Amino acid sequence: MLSQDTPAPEVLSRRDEILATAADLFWANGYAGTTMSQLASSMNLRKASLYHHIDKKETLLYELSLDSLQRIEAAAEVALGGEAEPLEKLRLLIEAHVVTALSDRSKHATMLTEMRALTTEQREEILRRRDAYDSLVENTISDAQQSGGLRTDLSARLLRLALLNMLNWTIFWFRPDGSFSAEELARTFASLFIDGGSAANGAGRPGQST
Amino acid sequence: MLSQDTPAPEVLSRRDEILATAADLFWANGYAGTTMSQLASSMNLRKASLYHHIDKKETLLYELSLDSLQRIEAAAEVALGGEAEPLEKLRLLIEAHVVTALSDRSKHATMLTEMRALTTEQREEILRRRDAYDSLVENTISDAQQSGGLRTDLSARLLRLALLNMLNWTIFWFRPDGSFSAEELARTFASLFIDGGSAANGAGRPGQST
DNA sequence: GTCTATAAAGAGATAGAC
DNA sequence: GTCTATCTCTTTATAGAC
Repeated sequence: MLSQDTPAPEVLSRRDEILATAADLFWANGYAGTTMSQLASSMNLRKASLYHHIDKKETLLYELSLDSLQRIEAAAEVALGGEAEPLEKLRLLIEAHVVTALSDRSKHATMLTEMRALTTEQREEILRRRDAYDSLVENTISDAQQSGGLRTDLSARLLRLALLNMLNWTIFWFRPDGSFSAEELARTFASLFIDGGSAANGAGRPGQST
Repeated sequence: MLSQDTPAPEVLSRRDEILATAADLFWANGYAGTTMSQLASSMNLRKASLYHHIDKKETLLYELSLDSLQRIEAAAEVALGGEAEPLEKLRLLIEAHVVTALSDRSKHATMLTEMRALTTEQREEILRRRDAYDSLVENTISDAQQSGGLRTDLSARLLRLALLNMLNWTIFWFRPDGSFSAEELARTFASLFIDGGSAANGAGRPGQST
């Protein structure tokens, strides 16, 4: 029930196809390092044809960033919508975050790392939504602290930063055909963030069901 | 003894000044998003003057990447050179990594994120050294597992990936004048990686001396 | 909706004076 | 070691035919 796979490719509009291809190129070569010619050629088009679908290169970056934010916001809403205990909610949120981000890798990574290339207005809108998402994570952590599930000697803010650090850098090395599945990584990160790496915290480590 | 501050700025050669300025611009705007004109103007030069010091733009990226790798390799050597227990060595390595990376932020971040812009030969050399560094971290983790300090239900490789995830993403939000010092973050990450975030692993959490 | 052709600007890099 | 001037190539984007 965590799996948010990409929508069936057949349903993609031409514009969505362009956004997806742009995301792949931007993530591989950087926004400024990708040319409209490369994008056109990746879609078997001439570059002038792209301008029938979008007005400027910047628009591509802005819209694919919005796409990825909307996807992860929706996934977080589902994860937090249930009846679970605070610490279990955090676990569900971590898993939703990792699985969603990695199933939408190029867009998500580009959104996270290429904000500098947006116009001021675009960047402000993206930042506003990113901040809202960060607050969601931080509040979930805060709830888990108040319920006695998480340590309170570190602020919710610092715990949120450390957690998202661990989750987000995965985009730099994750490969869908690699040694670890997104679900496996999600469970590992949740366990490490909560239980830590020490052998003292549970020896053989029977695990938490999942 | 962990502090590896930047060398006194007065000692920088013109070439090193250019590398440092290039690193700041590359990290702010991306490698492809930075022009030689911008770099020249940041140094109060005309762009032709830069070519007296370097042959090509690519060289800047390669050399600043090497600089940052050499710095962090040296810091790791110092951290691991002592007599400490395996788990304590890991703690020292984590602190050296974070403090060194954050004191050399633009170069380190550019090295980590702009490898794609290097030529094949340059990229292979940088990758070789990054892999060697990763092995150093992984072996330190492995030693701590064998000494009974770290859990063994996760592979040393997976633990290394999760740890470096948590440490490396810090470059995206760290501000030298922000709420947290590099040393504070280093200690926090070490504690979180080893002890975890759970309130169950030590309640009030007296802390581990540092 | 895609094409050919082209405009206008800016890129990396070099020549040669001082 | 820095400058002015310039070459050559590529960039984003538009015009207008099909």
